Amino acid sequence: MMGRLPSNNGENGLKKGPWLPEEDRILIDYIQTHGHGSWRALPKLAGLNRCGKSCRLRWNNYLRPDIKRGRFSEEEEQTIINLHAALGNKWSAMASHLPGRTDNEIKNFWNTHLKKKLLQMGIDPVTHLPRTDLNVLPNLTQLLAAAEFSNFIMMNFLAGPTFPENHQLQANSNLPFGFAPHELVQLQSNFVEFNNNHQFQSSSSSTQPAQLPALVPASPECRPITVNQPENKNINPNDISKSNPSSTSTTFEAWGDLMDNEASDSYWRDIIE
DNA sequence: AAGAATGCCAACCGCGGGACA
DNA sequence: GTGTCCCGCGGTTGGCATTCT
Repeated sequence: MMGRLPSNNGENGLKKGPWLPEEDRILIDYIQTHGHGSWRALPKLAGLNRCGKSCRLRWNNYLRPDIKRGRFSEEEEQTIINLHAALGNKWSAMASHLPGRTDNEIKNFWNTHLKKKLLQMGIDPVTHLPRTDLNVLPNLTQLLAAAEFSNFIMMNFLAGPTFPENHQLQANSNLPFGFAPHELVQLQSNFVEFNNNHQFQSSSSSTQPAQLPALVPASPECRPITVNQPENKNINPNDISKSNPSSTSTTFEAWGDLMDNEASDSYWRDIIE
């Protein structure tokens, strides 16, 4: 699986496109002996017909000895989702919290897997909130299935924290949308987080029926507040599930309250800072 | 079996920001 | 204050692999 133009040379006669094993070897040898020093000067010193930028990219994304290749674990997957909720598209910042993973790798994984997965689960990958744009449900069958699924989640959520065990989720059970059991558990947890933050459930001592959250537009231009804007870096994604219910009555006000909450989890606070 | 569509990901491009003269 | 150099980041591209029809 190769990248770009196989034989397209740059305007300075510098080579572009996929790296040859021989070029890799030269770059590795040079950096192991001398360190990379100035990337701009490196190609000349190492005897490579590449620009410094290309060398840096190749080293950082592929040749570095500490790079962990292969599939992302479920734990890594979840970490990426949490980090994305907190940081947005700050791939390099995310990479610094995932040892052995590069920003490019995380970015690709997000764009090719996680984004779709969240969309499929009815979660907006930008806001990390439940989606409301029904354009994603092109037919009535899907709409009904979504409603049914939403109901399924809600009923099980209201059934309490023993939901997974009570329902004996198994790989071969008939689960809505074909979700794997762990995905349903994750979805339930997302609902719990969202609920805790927006008070659309009945309180623990109450028997009142649950209230649905205020709808949040999926398109960024319609959003007054998003969790991944740089100016909103004080949001702690774990706080969403930890914060006490506030007295706010709308989603936007609830977000406003979130902005004011002191980060309580040091790990996420570190990340956000 | 073959062509079309889609998925995947390495690598490139352009921009912004820090350091320095 | 301004210009230049360099680095790093995020977005995008494009070709091979895989799946679908």
